[in-house]
Amino acid sequence: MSDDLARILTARGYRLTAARRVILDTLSESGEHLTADELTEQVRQRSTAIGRMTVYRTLDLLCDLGLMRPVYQGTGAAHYVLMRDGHHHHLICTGCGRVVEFDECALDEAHEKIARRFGFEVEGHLLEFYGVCEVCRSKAAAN
Amino acid sequence: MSDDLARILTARGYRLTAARRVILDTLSESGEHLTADELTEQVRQRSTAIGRMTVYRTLDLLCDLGLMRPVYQGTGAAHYVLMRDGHHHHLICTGCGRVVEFDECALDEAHEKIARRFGFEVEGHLLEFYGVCEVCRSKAAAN
DNA sequence: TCTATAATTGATACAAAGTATCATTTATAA
DNA sequence: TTATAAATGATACTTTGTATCAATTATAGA
Repeated sequence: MSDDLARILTARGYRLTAARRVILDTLSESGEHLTADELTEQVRQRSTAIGRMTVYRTLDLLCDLGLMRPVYQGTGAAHYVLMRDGHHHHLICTGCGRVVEFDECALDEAHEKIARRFGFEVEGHLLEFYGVCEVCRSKAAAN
Repeated sequence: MSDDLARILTARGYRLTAARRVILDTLSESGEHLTADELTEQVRQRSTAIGRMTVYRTLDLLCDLGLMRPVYQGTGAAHYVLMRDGHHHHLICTGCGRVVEFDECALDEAHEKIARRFGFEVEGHLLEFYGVCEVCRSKAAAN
């Protein structure tokens, strides 16, 4: 998984440094939706000497390359999600904040239409559904 | 436009204060995608004495009510978008950062499917396409 | 393999964004 | 008109993100 990311980096002329390797590994192994500082913490459990700046910069780079994307999840900090194959989809419970990812999406024709209409070359997308999960709904009903 | 928002606030038991009125007006009249501090600045051109905290709190409230949503747009600050009818769709140029909004979307069946599958009661969604706009593409081609 | 070079790093310091608190003010219901 | 709880805004603070720069390191080419 992280090998894929690594390969893209080198293919695009970026260097595969020790720090980046650790960061990519951590990203692909840990659950997603981490903030930059949460990721820094996890990265440091593997390799103490990696600086916060490097994590921030690596995330920026991955975003520039379209491989990740920052999203909001309530708090002030950006949470980063992987854009596998260029897209990412999730459900967010507006009650408890739980995030559920899902894969399938039916946006291929929309892709095309939008691309043609606005002259964009579309590379990916993020789709977020907001709603109330089962648990939160039954809690609300109980009140 | 801002009347709609105001009506929802009062209907849900929130008070329609002078500060909120100004903030709602500013939000609906100005272009969207403002950060909290940008909005504060604009609000203060209409009514000097409104505090930054009030703007932050009002945005939080509107997000809680599902009327707005913070999104990222490159910089560190959250940009807030209105969720008209519960959804919002835009294209972001990864070259120049330009944002184009569009209305139509074909997610009604997806809505249903997801709702059933995960037990969510879906209330809205955000759809972001990423790509390269015409201008940036021709620039890239020229190099 | 070794070396030159430019990319990358991490420490530091800083700026910007967001949050907590609390006395004061104000919209609303009765 | 008044009592009351909601909302405000000033202040101080924490967290998140950015700029800078000397030191380090991955890579291409000898």
